[in-house]
Amino acid sequence: MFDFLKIAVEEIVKENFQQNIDANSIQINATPVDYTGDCTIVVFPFTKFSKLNPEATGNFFGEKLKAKNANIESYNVVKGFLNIVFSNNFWLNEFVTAKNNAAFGQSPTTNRKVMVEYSSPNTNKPLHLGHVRNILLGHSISEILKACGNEVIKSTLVNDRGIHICKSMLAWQKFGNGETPASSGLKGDHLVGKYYVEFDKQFKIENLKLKESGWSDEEVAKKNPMMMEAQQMLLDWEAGKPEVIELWKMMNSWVYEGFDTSYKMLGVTFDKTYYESNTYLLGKTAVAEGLQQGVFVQDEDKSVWIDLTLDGLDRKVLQRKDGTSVYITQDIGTAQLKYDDYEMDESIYVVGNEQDYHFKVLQLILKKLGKIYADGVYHLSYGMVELPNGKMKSREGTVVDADELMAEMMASAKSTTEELGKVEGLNDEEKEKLFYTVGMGALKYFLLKVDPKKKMLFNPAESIDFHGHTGPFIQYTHARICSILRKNILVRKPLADCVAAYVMNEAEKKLVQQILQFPTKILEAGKEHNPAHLANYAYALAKEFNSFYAVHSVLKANTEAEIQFRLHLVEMVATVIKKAMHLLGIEVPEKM
RNA sequence: GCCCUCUUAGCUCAGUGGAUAGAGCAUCCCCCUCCUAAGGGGAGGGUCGCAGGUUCAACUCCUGCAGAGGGCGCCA
Repeated sequence: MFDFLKIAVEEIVKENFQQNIDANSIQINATPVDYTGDCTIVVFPFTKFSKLNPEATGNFFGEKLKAKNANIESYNVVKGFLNIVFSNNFWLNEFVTAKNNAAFGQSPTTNRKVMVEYSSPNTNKPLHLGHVRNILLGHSISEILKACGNEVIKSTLVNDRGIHICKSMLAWQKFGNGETPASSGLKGDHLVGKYYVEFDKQFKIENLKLKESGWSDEEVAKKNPMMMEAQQMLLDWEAGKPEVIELWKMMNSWVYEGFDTSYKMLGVTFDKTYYESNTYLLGKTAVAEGLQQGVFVQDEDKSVWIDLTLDGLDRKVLQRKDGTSVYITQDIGTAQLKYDDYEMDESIYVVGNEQDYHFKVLQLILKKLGKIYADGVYHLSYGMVELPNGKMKSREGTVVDADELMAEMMASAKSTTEELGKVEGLNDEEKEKLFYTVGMGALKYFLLKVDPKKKMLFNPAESIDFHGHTGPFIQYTHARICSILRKNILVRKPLADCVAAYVMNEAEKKLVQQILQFPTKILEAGKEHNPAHLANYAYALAKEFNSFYAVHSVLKANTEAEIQFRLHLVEMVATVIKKAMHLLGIEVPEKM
């Protein structure tokens, strides 16, 4: 937001020292609280050509800047730091511009198209906490990129085929007794997940029996009848055997119904769904293309490879000797399909960091194939969600189930809200809506406030708090402001009238400054693909407001001018909080 | 063995190469006759893993070391 200062500094350097500097290299920060100033220019780098000491350099630039820009009221220099104070009117004008702009925060269109792929679940088990982090990140970054002026396509790639799917199908066939979501009351994805676990259980029992009957470990691993049945089922599926396809369709439809419920609860949607059952053969085209270009090589056993050792990576197989394609080859094909469908400028994959190497390889291969979209591939890599005793492991039953977690968050929101006596005057529907909003707000904020790149810890015992640096704290701030606006009895004056001769106090000015940072924060979050920047911003703004609120009354301010101005000010705080939280996929209540 | 990532207060996390490294939780103290106390104010708590280097300036960049995690399959 201080770009105009940077340009001014650039001009001063040019006019006085005949040097060209890059305006973007000029460092301007918010002035630390202990010093006087609205922003601070670091002048150390200018001493090179000013031939003056830092202090004198600061004064020189301060004087020149003040002469150039009427909005600068004063300046002071401490060591190599030039602190600038802007006039009251400057801030008021900025505030008016922001508040009158209904789309404040929204950048003009970039004419860029971005696809964000996220969630991308397997259809053999329900969603867990790791998926939740993925989904919230994907949704949030999509909204942020829209706000940055991009056209965004939200997509997901459903892993609906493969041996793991056959395992749950087989177990259901053997032990299910025709159980359906309708007959059991179980959510579809949980029902299918149950049989995936059942397969593993029975498989282990069978292995033990086989060992007891004298089979070697190797024989057991290779020839376990259940595993062989599952493998046969996969072959049958690929061959399109009707009864297998029918079973597959039925069980997948249960899972999708379950996922839809979870997605709805999470408040996320997709514009485009890709199914691996439709894309898994696309790799073959890619292989043919690569061979023709000489980028890939075929070994004597007919397997196809790419040698990336000169790029510091490995030799990688792309097609098995039996002619079937592997994971990465499917991804090459899918990347092409996505591009053919949308011709996007950037293609973001929200995928865990255990696949960092995979995406490095994928992008490199696409480059070697000469794909123009290769540079647009971006792996939004996020860290695992860990429990106090380490990673979540489905086999050890330590996964935190997404549906259960959401239900617990809402129950927790309910009991806390009731304890605080905040439900008075709400009907049942409003109450449920509030518990949902607060519970989900707490969960979402908890997962989005940390840098995606970093692994994070989730402690079920301590659960998620509603105090301090949390979603509900920010939601509460919004509700407080709404309460003020509801209780106001004055006829509101237009903002322009309110600022005409108004002089802000320090607390008001700080709030205005905080508000004005919003657009910059969105761009930063978009550029770095990091919603945490916005989460932390929303918290800083809410905190600033609460400090203000504790000391200054809005409705009982000393003069009507103060009341009128503050009404506009806090209204804007509420608006920005709401917008920022929306970009995180979090709703804010008007009462709580 | 090779490659990648991480290491900041008791715990969980912030911190575009710039001033005395910040929050929340937890602990202790204070603040509801006053717009919602899911709030505000204050106290204590730090060798920014360790050692070098680059720089006017390093938690931030580079190198080495240690610890933790992840990846190196004709699995996905």
